[in-house]
Amino acid sequence: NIVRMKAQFERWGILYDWSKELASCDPEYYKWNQWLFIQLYKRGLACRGKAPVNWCPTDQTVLANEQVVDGRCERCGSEVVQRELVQWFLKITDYADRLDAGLDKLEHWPEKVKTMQRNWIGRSVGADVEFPVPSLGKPIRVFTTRPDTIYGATFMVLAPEHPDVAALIADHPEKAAIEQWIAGVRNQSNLERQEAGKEGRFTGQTATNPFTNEEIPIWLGNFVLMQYGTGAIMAVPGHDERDFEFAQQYGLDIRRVVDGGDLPYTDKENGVAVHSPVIDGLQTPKALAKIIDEIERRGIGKKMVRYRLRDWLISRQRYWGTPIPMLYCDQCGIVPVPDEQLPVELPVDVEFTGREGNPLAKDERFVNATCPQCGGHARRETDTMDTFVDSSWYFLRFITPRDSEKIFDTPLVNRWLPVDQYIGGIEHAILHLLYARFVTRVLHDMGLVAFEEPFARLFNQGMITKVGYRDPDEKWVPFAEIDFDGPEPRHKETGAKLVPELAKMSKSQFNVVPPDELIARYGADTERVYTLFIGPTEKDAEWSDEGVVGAYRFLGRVWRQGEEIAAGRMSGGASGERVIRKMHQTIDAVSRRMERFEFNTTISFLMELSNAIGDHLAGGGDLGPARDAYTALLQMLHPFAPHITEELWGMLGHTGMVLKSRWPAADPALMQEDVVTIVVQVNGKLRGQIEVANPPEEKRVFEAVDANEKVQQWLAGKQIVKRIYVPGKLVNVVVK
RNA sequence: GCGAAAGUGGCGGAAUUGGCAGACGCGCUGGACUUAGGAUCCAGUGGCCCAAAGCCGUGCGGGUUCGAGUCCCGCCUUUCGCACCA
Repeated sequence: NIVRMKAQFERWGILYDWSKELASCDPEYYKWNQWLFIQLYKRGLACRGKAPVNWCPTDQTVLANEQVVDGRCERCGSEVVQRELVQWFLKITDYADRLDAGLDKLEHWPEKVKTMQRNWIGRSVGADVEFPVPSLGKPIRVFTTRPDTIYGATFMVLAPEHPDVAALIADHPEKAAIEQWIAGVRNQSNLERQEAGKEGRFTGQTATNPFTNEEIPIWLGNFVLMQYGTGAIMAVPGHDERDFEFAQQYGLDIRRVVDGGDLPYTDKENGVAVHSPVIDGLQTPKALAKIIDEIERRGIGKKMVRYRLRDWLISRQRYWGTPIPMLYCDQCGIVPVPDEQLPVELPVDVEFTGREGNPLAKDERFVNATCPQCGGHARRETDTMDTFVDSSWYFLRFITPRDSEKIFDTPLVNRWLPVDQYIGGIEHAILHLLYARFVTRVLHDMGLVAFEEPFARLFNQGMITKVGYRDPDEKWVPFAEIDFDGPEPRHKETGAKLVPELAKMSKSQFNVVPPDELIARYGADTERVYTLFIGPTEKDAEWSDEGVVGAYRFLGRVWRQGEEIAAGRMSGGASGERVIRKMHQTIDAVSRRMERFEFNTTISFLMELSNAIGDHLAGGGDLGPARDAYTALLQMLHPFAPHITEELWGMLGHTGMVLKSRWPAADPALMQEDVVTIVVQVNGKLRGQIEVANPPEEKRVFEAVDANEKVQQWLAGKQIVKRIYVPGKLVNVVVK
């Protein structure tokens, strides 16, 4: 893949400093993934925990989410089960607050990406509160962002997985039925849970609302998640839509205690708003801060900030990837591989059966090791790392990719980084960019980098898409099998109606435009120019085969102009003021737009300059100015069409390379037009144009307006209320 | 459901702070050069109208303004993100 991609880049004329190349699958690189992992482990940021994986019982293997289709194994069709495995996590949650706060300082990142990260981190401020449970002899702790509504907490709901559930239902007469229900909920995926709607069971026990001192029922509910907060909630159906829905379903008390903002809820069955009076007196609503104070004073809870973010599960059981450098010693327990034994190399000769679990785990040579502490027998960890670990710090390695002594060179990294401009697709908005920000902060805390944010500026480019066709089963159909002759595309054999859909180019969707064919037909420069001309860089764009010829014609025209100028046909005709003015205007516009990645309009300005040069030459104009303007054109066009511009550069007799020439500078004085056209409006409608010498003086402009017959016709018999002059642009005469 | 972005010719798209809507390109129409044209060059191309004059025109309905694609209010549609996170 690397060889093929590099060949493609070369054909496109893309310039990289290949001396800095690295490959994250190379032990020379992933040795430092392992070193980094051990550093995290030593700092308590890598730890083991249970997490469910998708498990195919037939193939005996872990599946990625993408390989689970409708709850079944993509390959063999068996039902996929959730299995709990002990796996490695990186404690990104320890950095949740800093990762959230840091977003505010990233002023050159797209708002959209920052919002996505904020939502992902999901910071919520609230309070933990304990509700005494007499039958348990201890309280149950809940998290709420609305402690001010605690007077309206009329029941409590626990996640079915909550650790206190067993004790609560121990004496329940229908214990078995409840346990069966819990097992059913546990086996559901999050999606299935949601589709099932809200469901619950009453435990038969009560808790005490610490503010009303009422006994409130404790329920189990499928909508309460064990992974968030404490896995238990105080339900305030008067102010929370989910609690309301649950309360209605099971006939529980609904009480409103705070005015404003919250509801009204609509009774779904009757379609009427539920009116529940705000209760005052004893249950006086209190401001959030006051309630939290009181909770803390009474010692039943405290202010709490919680995050939606979970720890980063990096274990993979699929062989490929960086081996996690840990040993399990029969005597000493978990022991990291010593630095001098790194890298732990991934064996390349393991047997692949495509089933029965991780091939690494069955490779005895890999698994068996010696404990570095006691010298006894140890087994290697056979999980490998998520590849996002590779990409969480690679940008630091580009400076010294061959260094075998250390992960990177701190002084050099501090000089060159953070990355000035990062470019990538929006698909990395959350995972990659969040992991890289996390790892950079850890390295900062280790004193290895001076900065906390790895990427100063971020730009999300769009994708080139192309239409593909799907049949009624949503399967993509190759173009060769489509009949386009009728009013709508149909499958040649089955006759099925096909639905067009724009998608990222992909072999599986049969909508790829092979770059090699295009390059063979039009050249790499044409493809580059067209790809950037097609639309704004940050937006997705639809590839159009017809559109390519526009770029091809443009470059052809530039080429012929070069030939004509190089041939040196002297004429000494029309002066070149006009083309020189256009040149300076173009340099100015292009220089600004390139900075802002506005390549589509940049190219349109270059096309205009080329057209101006063409007009000048066709009019028998003086060759000198044409040559100057053309030279600037080559320099500005070079980033887009490097191959032909270098060729033309030489053809014109310039020495060296365009690439190394100095970017042209615009002279503001020479950009000025001699005569400016000023638009004349009457009551805001365009009624005429006047030409005035530049710079346009207000007095002259109004004189010209008065002298303009066409405009005067519109003013005849009218009373002029006022005249507005926008310098150099327009006059608006307001009449009655 | 919540949040964000966007809606401009037949198509991709232009339009610094409110100031000539449709730059540039594709396509289309006509012409030139050609044995030929799917090469190249020239001209035209938002709609109504034979044409001119004129009128209309940036998703829909209001508003602010001398002037609105651009600002404000209310809708509609599309795309993307999140989706029981207490």
